[in-house]
Order: sequence, then C-alpha cells, then structure tokens
Amino acid sequence: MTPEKATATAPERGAGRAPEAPVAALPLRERKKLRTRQALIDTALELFGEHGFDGVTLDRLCEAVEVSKRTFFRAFSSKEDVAMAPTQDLWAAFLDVLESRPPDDGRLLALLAGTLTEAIDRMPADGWAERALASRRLAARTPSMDAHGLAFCERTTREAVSTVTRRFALDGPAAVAALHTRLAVDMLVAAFHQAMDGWVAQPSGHTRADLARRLRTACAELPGALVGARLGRAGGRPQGAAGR
Amino acid sequence: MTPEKATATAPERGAGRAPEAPVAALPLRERKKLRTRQALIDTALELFGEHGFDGVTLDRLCEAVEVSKRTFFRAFSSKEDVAMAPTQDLWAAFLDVLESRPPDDGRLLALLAGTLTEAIDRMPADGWAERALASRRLAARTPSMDAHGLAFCERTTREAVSTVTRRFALDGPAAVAALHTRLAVDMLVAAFHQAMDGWVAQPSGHTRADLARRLRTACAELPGALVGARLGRAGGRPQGAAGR
DNA sequence: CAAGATTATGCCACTGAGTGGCATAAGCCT
DNA sequence: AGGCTTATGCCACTCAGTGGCATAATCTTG
Repeated sequence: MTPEKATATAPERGAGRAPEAPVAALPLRERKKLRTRQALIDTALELFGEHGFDGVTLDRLCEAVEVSKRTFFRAFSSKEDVAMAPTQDLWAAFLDVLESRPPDDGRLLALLAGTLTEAIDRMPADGWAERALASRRLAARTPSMDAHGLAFCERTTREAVSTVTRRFALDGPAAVAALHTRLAVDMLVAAFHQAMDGWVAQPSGHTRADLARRLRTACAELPGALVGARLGRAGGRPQGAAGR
Repeated sequence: MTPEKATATAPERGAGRAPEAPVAALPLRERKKLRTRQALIDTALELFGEHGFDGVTLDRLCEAVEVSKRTFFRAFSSKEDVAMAPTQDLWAAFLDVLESRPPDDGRLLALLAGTLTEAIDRMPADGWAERALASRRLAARTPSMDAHGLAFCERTTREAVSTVTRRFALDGPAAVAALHTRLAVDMLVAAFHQAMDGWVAQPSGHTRADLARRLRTACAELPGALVGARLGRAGGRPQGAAGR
C-alpha cells in the first residue's frame, strides 16, 4: 500500500550482479526491480538456510520482503530459481565470456576451463561467494533444487556447445567434432562439479580464487581419470592413502 | 468401486520389468500392484504422447486407469516419475549388474561401459525399447521431466561411485582414486547421453542392440574428445580425427 | 510541467500437484 | 472361516504457479 515496498528490506545492498551493465545509470524503474530481486535472493537464502527450503512457503518469503507473490513470479520462474541465482549468474557470465573470447589454437578443454575461470573472476567480490555457498549447501539437501540445478546446467551446456560450434572451428569431420564438443563441455562440467563439491565441503576459505584453483586441479585430473584410472590388482600394496 | 480396478486397462501385458524376480510366482497382491503400475506407465506414456505432459492432469490419467490419485502416489513419487520408468529400470539394472560383477584388472571406464551394455541387454525384449523411446521423446520437450531425469541420473551416479569404491580397488592415492571414479562415471554418463540422443533421433531401428552399439561408439570417442579435440587452424587440413 | 502512454505491482480467484487421515475392502495366514 | 495385514478410495487440505484486471508508479512527449 505505502509507496516503498522492497525499500525497507535490504536497504543498502546495492552491489548487484549484472554482468555487463553498470549498476547505476539505469532507469530508476530498472534499479528498483533489481533491488527487489536482490532482496528476494538474500532473504530467500537466509530463510531457506534457517528453516529449510520446504520449511518456507513463498507467501512467507513474499511477506518478509513485502512483495506480492505475483511480483515474485515476475522476477523468478520458480521457487527453486530464486535460490539458485548465484550459480545462474556464474554460468551466464561463462556464456558471456565464451561469446567474446578470441579464437585459439590450443585444446578445446583448455579454452573452456579458461573461460570458466574468467567467469568466476567476474563474479562480484562482495557477496557472491557467500551466496553461492549458501545456495549450494541448500541444494545439497533439497532434491528439487538439485533437480532444477541440473536442468539449468544442461540448458547451459547445450548453449555452450552451440556457441563453440558457431565460433570455433574444430578439426575433423563435423559429426566427430560435434561429439567432441559436447563431451568436452560435459567434462568441464564434471570437473566444475568436482571443484564445487570440494569447495563447499571445506570448513572455511570460500573465496572465488580458491574455487578457481580447485577447478584447475580437477581439470588436470581429467586425463588421469580417463586414461589412468586402472583397477588395482585386488590387494596390491596400499601405498595409495599415503599421498595426502 | 467395483472390484476390478486396473484389470480393465492393459489386460495382458504381463511382461513387467522386475529385474530379478520371476514375474509369476509372486503373491497375488504383488502381481496386482505390478499390473496397476504397468498400466499407469503405459497409459501415461500414451496420454502424454498424445496431449503432452502438461496437457494431461493426474486426475485424467487416474480416471483412465480407474485408480485413485492416492494410489498413483503410492506407486510413483511424482507425475514425472511415471513417465521415466523405462530409464529408471535401466539404471536399476546397471547398479544391479555392477554389484555382482567380478573384479577386473582393466580400465574402470571399460568396466563401467561393459556393465551398462549388459544392463541394456537385460531390459525386457518385448516393449522396453518402445517405452524408452516414448519416454525420452517426451522428456526432450518437457522441462520438468528433463530436470527429474537429470536428478535421477545424479543419484544413480553417486550410488555407482559408492559401489565402485566399495567393490573395486583403484590404484593411487585415495583422494585421487575418488576423483577418478567420479569422473569416470560422469564420462560414462556423458557417453550414454550421447548414445541415447542419437538413438532417439534416428527415424527407425530402435532396438536395444542398436542402443548398445551407439554406446560403444560414444565411449570410443571419449579419448578423442579429451586429448584430440583441438581447435582447427581455421582451414588446416582435418587430419585431427585420424589419431584414433 | 502536465497529460497521456508504459509498465510494474497488488489483489483475487483458480488450477493442479502432492499429502495426511480414516474407513473399507481385498488378499493373506492359520 | 475368522482374524490379521495391507492396499485402496475418499475427503479435505496445503502450497506452487497462473490469468485477469484495477491501480499506481515511472517514463515520454508536447
């Protein structure tokens, strides 16, 4: 009723995560929308973290942010959507970087890994890591979020494949190239998941830099997993655990 | 109300997909339950195929099978679930085979691929391929099914990793072995998806054998995707694919 | 700066998925 | 056959998500 709706909640958290547009210098209307959106994300992550994803109804969330449910669904496509905003922002940046990256002569996988690393770098320094962490921890214990996350990942993968196909020429017959592209992106995703899992699991030190480091490590392990992963001779000396 | 509920629909389609139990020789009660389940699957695939996933309400489906909605939810955990039964059966068989497979000295990925091939072989010869095809085509145009499918795949992957970890010793440090195992399973999944996509896309010849063949092909391409996928010199001769 | 065109929001009613409780009927066991 | 177990049907309910329409805010133009 009163003019200020979302203004009350999340008062000065201006730092948005708009990939390319400078936050200010936007029409007032847009800025307001972004603020509402961000307030919904922050409040949602907070409430979900406290009471669990299923323990908070949309009505409750909307009430907390002082926004109608109708408005919520104009900003997000589903309840899961709002809780996955950090991940979605990352991959949106990934596609963005991929789109503008100069052609390369090296390996496709290296190109993709570099692109994702740069995307991580582009995330806002202020609160992204915290939000991403909260989001991932939530997803880990919320099946429906996990499902939506996977679906989003799949959509993104397809888009990445399409972009790569359009922008970068691959050696070999077209059919084989298509196969390789898809598999390469899948491998990047697998490595990223691996990195994310480790990153989330650690007790502290959740920085973007550390996530990027873990991504590099996981990518470096890919060849080993493919070529080197041999089954042991059932009882061979367990020098295995010594390594770490 | 009348005693025969699901008997009317899907009268003689006895061939279930129970992985290990002989269909007959089960308590009557169980057989009835299985019949209802199968009737729900068949009718669902039929109705969904005709009117789209969102074009059929559960009430309509339940009415067609003459079963109450409550009963539906005792057989399936969600609307998506019923439409994904074929895929779920396949992976259940995969885990089953993996559990009872003798240790091996070769590559992990080869072991996994062989296991999945055997699982494909175990699917009922009569109608599985048709159901799987209908299910996949439906999933392709139904986001929520896609999401659920991915989530199921993820759960299965975790279980497979856990089984491999328990039953097969891997060379190398434990942490690296865990990494390799997960990545190897992910690669198998990627290859399987690739195979499935091609299989579904072809106009005819949807047999289990052909699916298995496509799986082998996709697995064979994995090394190429990892090691060989080089970005072309923008016109350099395509000798890249030769390496295999 | 005022008036009109845009566009976001709130409110209301509605569909449809999914759940819990309880009575009943079917299959099961002895 | 009679009692036990378990599946089913029915009913009422919660909650996610949508469409329509009136209102109010922002933007644009003269």
